[in-house]
Amino acid sequence: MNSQTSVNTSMARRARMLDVIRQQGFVSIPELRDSLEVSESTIRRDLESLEESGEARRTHGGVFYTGSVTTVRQFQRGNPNDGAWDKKRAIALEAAKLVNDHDTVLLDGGSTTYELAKQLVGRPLQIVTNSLPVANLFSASDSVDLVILGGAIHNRTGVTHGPFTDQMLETINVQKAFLSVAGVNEKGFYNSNLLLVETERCMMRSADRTIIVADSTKFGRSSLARMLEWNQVDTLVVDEDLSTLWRDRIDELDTNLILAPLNNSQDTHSNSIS
Amino acid sequence: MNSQTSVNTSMARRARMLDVIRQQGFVSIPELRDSLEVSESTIRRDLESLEESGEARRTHGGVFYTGSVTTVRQFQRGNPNDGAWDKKRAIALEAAKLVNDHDTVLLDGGSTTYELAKQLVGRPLQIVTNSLPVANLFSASDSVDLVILGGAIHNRTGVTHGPFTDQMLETINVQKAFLSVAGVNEKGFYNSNLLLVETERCMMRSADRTIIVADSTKFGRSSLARMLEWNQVDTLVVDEDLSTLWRDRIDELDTNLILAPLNNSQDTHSNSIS
DNA sequence: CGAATGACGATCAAAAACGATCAAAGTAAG
DNA sequence: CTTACTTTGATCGTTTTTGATCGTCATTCG
Repeated sequence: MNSQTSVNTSMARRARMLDVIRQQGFVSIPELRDSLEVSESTIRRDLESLEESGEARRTHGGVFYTGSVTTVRQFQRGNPNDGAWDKKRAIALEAAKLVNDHDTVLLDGGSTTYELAKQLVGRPLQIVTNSLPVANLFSASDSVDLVILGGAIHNRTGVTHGPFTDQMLETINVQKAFLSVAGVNEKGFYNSNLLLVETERCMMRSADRTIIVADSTKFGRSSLARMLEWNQVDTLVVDEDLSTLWRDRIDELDTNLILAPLNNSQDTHSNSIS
Repeated sequence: MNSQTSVNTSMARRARMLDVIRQQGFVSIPELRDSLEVSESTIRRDLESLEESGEARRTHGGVFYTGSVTTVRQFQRGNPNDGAWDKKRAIALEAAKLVNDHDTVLLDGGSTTYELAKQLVGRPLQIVTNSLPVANLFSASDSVDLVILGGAIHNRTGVTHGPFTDQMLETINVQKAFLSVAGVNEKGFYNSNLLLVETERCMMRSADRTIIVADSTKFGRSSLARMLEWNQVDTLVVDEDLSTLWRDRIDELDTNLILAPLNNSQDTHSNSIS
C-alpha cells in the first residue's frame, strides 16, 4: 500500500533521533545524519530542541543521552495481509486452550499475545498485562478483572516497562504468564529492548507457569538481549511450520512443545487443557 | 452514479478518514489524499471538521487520532446537544493554557480531563495518568513521554486505582496535577468512589500544583467521599456559568479561580503558570 | 605558539504545508 | 427549467520547515 517506515514529521523524527541517542548513549552528528537521512542543520535544530527539554546534552562532536527512560511511538499494528498473521492467530487459538476459566493470566505485549487476548475476551478471567492494546481489549469486558502494570510506555509497542513495572510485578502472582519473543536460538529466548527484557524476567518470576508464544520465523534469530533460558520455560507454542531440526532439539528438553495447526479451518475450539 | 459500491457522501468519507487515522495513529495529508482519492483541500476541510468535533487533532504535517477507542466504553458523549460538553471543552481549553511545553503533567480520569488530554496531544510533554482512555490518546504521539499508573481497572471509568496505584504515586513527582471531581461544596471536593478518592489524594501529594477542573454544574453537589479540602487546591478551572455566589466565596480563599469563556470568541488574555 | 581541521551557529534560499479565495460541478427546491 | 445552495477541486499568497553556505570558535597537531 503505502510507505511503512518513513513518517515525515518533525516530531516523529525527533523521537527516532532520541531512540538512537538512548540506544547508543553517545552519537555524533554525522552518524545521526546518516541514520535519519536528513541534513546536519536539521539535526542541530532538533538537538537544540531536545537539549531544551533536557532529554539530551550536547557536547563538542555529538550528543549524550540524559533523559528519562521513556519515549513513545506506536504506529500501525501490523499489516493485515502479512503472512505471519495467520501463524500468530493459529498460535493464539492453541494458547487460548491452555487457559481455564477463572485463571489468573499475565499477558505480555506483542502481536501474538494480542491475538491471544482477543481469543480470551468474554471469558471469566483475571488478566494482568503491561500492554495498552491488550488492556483496551478487556477494559470493556465485565467478565474479567483487569490489572495494568504501571510504568513508562515504550512507544513502538505500547507496553509499559522499567523499574515501576518490575516493582509492581514483585507483589503479583499469576498462574500462567504468556510471553512473546523477538528471537529464539539454542541458548534461549531474546528480545530487542534491555529494559523490556528485565521486565519480562520479572514476569517469569511472578508466574507459576511461563508459556512462550512465538511463530516459526523467530527461530534461529537472536536479538539484543537474552530474556530467558530454555529451562525457565514450561511450555512453548509455535506454528507447525517449525523445522524438524528445532522440533528434535526441543524434544530433548524439558520444555513442552505445542504445535498450532495452520490449516485455517475453523476448528471448533474445545478449550481447557491444564 | 453507482451509489451502491462507493459511497461518496461526505459523512461516509469522513468516517473512512477517521478509520484510517484511528488505525495508524498519525497520518499525513498526502497519505490521506492517496487512500481516499480526493483532493487535499477536501482533506483539510474534513480535518477541520474532525478537529472541531474533537475526534482528531492536527499538527504540522498530519493528524493525530484523539477520538474514543472503540473497545473502551467511553464516557458517553451522550446527548449531542448537552450543554455540559461545551463547558467541559471550554474548561479544557483554558486548562491547556496552564501547561507549558516540557512540563510533567498528571492527568486524572474523567470526561473533563479527557477533553484536556485531547488538547495536549501533539505537544512535547511528560504525561502521567491512571486513565486508560487518556493513555490511548497519547500512545500514538511521538512528542510525549507517557507513564501509566498501574493497578486494578475500575470498569466503568477505565481508570486504575487501589493500593498499587497509590504505591506507585509515592515515588512520582509531577509539576501539575489535573484532577476531576464529581461535586464541590463549601467543605471541599468530592468523588463517588472511596478507593478512587484515596488515589486522588496520592496524586495531590505527588504534585507541586493541584489544579481542579470542574464545570459549574458540579457546584453545590456533594458525593460519597470527600477528596480534598479547599486549601489543598492551587487552581480551579470552571466555566463562566459559575454563579456569583460561588465566585465571591472563592475570592475569599487562596485558591486561584480561572473562568473559561463559553462562547467560542477568541479571548486575548493568556494566563500561564510557570 | 600558530596553523589546520573540524564543529558550531547564523543567515539565506528552496521546498513543503497551510489557509483563504474562487470557479466549476452537483443537488435540492421552486 | 431555473435558481439558490452545497460541495469539491484548483490556485495563490503566506508561513513553516528544511538544506546549504559562510564566518567564527574550539580542539589538535606540528
